[in-house]
Amino acid sequence: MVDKKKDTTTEAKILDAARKVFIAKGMAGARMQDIADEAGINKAMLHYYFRSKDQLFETIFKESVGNLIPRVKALLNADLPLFTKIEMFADNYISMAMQNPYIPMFVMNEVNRQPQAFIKKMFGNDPPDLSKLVEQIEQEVKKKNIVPISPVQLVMNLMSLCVFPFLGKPILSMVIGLDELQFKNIMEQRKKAVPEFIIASIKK
Amino acid sequence: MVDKKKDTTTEAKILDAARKVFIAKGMAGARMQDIADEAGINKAMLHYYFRSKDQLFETIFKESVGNLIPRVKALLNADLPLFTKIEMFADNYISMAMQNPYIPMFVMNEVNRQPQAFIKKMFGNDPPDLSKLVEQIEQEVKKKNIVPISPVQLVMNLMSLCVFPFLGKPILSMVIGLDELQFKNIMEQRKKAVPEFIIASIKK
DNA sequence: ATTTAATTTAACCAATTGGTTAACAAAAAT
DNA sequence: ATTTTTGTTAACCAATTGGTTAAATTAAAT
Repeated sequence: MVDKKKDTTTEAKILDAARKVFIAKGMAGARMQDIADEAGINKAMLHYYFRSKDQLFETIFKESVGNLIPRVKALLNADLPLFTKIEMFADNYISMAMQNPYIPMFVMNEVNRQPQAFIKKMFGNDPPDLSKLVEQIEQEVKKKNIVPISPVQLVMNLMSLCVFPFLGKPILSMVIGLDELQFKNIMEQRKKAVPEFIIASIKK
Repeated sequence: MVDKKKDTTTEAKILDAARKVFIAKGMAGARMQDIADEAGINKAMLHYYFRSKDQLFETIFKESVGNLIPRVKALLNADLPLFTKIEMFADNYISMAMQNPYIPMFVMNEVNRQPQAFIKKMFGNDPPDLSKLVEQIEQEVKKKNIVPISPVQLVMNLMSLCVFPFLGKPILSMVIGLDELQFKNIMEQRKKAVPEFIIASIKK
């Protein structure tokens, strides 16, 4: 253990607390005092380390999405077969979301709140480029490896099948009647089930 | 025209404004003053007609979901072929969401906020019962009309494919690059495309 | 016409919220 | 050792928020 104290730093405590509160309650619902309490420190420290609520929020937000973006971008333009990309996206995304099940809702929510600001914060200068993937899909259609399908619909389907279960978890758990463990198992299955489902639908 | 003035009633103006503001900003983000301004009336009227913010919110919330619930319940237990149910669900849900594209996010969001209270508000005494649909799916599997698939996964897939595009609209519009009209067209296509996609995947 | 009830308003209130400040303590640098 | 910087706190502040009230206006009932 090189540096055991690192994650009990005041700054780290603030970030942990802020992550928890912001993700649970969103930007508008979160209170600076809640975060301070959760971190077990004085509220003034929040402003000492991060100037304002906005800035603290932005830190958490970037952190939440920041991990995923580069991986998605890499995958999009990777030189891999279409089916492999589908399999990898599902596995990657679902694995990530299982570790942080509330991030998808948190992100989706804040993107909805201010779609403008989001683009900048998230992607900075270069937004993800789907053109290569789209072309790849069109190629597969042309080669008659898959049925004719609009690339947009296919991408939408893939994202839907991977992301929605985490957004709708409370509703799904309720309607279908799942406890925490069952949900986890279903999601574990889904890493394989989603690509299989998609491929079964489009493969010729 | 029996009663032309009905929708310019103060109460109606409040409801219209509240719907707009709550759906746009969520419970925590919405301000009573915003709603009053939007309705062009004095803030005190909000409390005169609806005792509190909570109560006004609940009115809007119930109204937002209330329309859908009975239709879903009816469909679940209807005496119709599985494929027909899938087709009808997709068409019904997507049509509804196209008319009120922000409701799905609004509802999902508030369900996440307090899943407990939601059940009561939403379903009252009798929550939706999936058992008939589940049995139906199992039957189709047994009869080898469809490939072996977990009913839970299938239901999750159907909901994902219908609901997610509206939750992720800003992200999708951004990533894929869609304007309002294109999005609308894609969703219109989807009423048929989703059932086709599912059925192609599971039909034997 | 006059009383009564329903609506609407402006002014006000207490509580909460994000944020600041000045004093104080602990480390680091000298 | 002592100055200086960094970290921390309690008290405070102005603005905002949901909510109230008493007076004024309008509509309904008598």
